[in-house]
Amino acid sequence: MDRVRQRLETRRTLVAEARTLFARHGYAAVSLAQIVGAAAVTKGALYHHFDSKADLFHAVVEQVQQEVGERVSAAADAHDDPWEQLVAGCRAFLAVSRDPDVQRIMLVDGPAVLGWNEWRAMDEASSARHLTEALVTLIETGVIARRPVEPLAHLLSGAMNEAALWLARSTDPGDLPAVTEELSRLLESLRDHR
Amino acid sequence: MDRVRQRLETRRTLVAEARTLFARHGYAAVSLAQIVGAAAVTKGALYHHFDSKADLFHAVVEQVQQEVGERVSAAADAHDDPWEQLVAGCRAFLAVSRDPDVQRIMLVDGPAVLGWNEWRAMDEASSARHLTEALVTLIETGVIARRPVEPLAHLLSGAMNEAALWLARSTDPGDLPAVTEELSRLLESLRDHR
DNA sequence: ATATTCGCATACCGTTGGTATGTGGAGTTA
DNA sequence: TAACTCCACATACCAACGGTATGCGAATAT
Repeated sequence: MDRVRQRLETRRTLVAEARTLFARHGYAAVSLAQIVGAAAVTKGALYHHFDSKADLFHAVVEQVQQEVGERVSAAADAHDDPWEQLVAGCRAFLAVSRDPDVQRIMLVDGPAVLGWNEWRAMDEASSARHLTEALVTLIETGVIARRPVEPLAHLLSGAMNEAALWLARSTDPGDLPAVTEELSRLLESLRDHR
Repeated sequence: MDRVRQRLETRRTLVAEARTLFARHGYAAVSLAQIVGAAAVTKGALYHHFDSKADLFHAVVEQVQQEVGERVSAAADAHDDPWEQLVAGCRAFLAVSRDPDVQRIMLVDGPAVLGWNEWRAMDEASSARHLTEALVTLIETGVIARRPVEPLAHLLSGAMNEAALWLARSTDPGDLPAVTEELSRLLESLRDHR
């Protein structure tokens, strides 16, 4: 078979199998033997593609975050009004973050394994960036009052991350609309009521 | 020496040394050999007091969270007005959470090592409980509008956790007041303006 | 047709968390 | 106070883990 195609295929399989295992059992509880077993290759193949177990995990996180970012921006782009884009993006984030893969990999293990600095940089590059951009647009169009964007973006981002984790454990189906409602109120409070 | 006193002393030393090492290098990067070396005991002693490395970490997290909880409630108790208690408690949390020990142990490694469910339960029992109680009081006294407390508490708790982590990396000394300001605005928006 | 590359397999190593067992001295009993 | 008990801890050991060094065979280049 074509070598370059084979190479990509092996890497793709490793990332995919690692993702399901990491999501199901957590980073620390998954051994490289399990991963290469599920991918039907050997450790030699793994270390040919990745520098370490953490490096493989990095690739998995990158994939998950990219998916989340795409979903969020897709939901936002479905609207024209900047304000509705923000609200839709936030709700889309809450919805997609209920996926167990996203939960464990991106929100729980991510910061601990990769370190908070690197995790934050990756998050910024994918999903959190949309939040910042939306806030900037809203300020420039005068919808919300001019204020420092970064602190606000971090507060909102953290709020949604925690809410997503809580929602995943929640048994009450009314919790999702309740969180959405409260989040909407918080966002609403940002509007410039002059 | 008294046996029961010796026992407590050994345990205390183990937790203290583990705490500094976990805070400095992170849970995964610290070996039991390092911990028992710093505590001047052997692994036999460690496993006499704790079931596993994660169990020792659990004890460390418990200690850190208890300290945070005490600081937060102390700051809140310095005020009489329930509203000022909430604001003071939140600001105290942001202040105490800038400690690197708190950062790495409680916010980054905690959820990953202990699992999010257990971590959330511990957090609820220590610091987050104060937030929930404060919100309930404010609702009952009519200061803020009646609404579901739990979703709101999680949103605010997550916002502050993320803000604390960001502040610790921030170089701009103006970021702390900026975050405090934005947080205050969000809290202010909860007030019942009827 | 031969040489070279490279994607991956095989074999191996040091360290790790965890366990089973030994031991010495404080605490109790006669 | 001598003998016995108990327990806090030390010692010795293990399987499994992440990581590395090397070998090999098929696809590509010459």
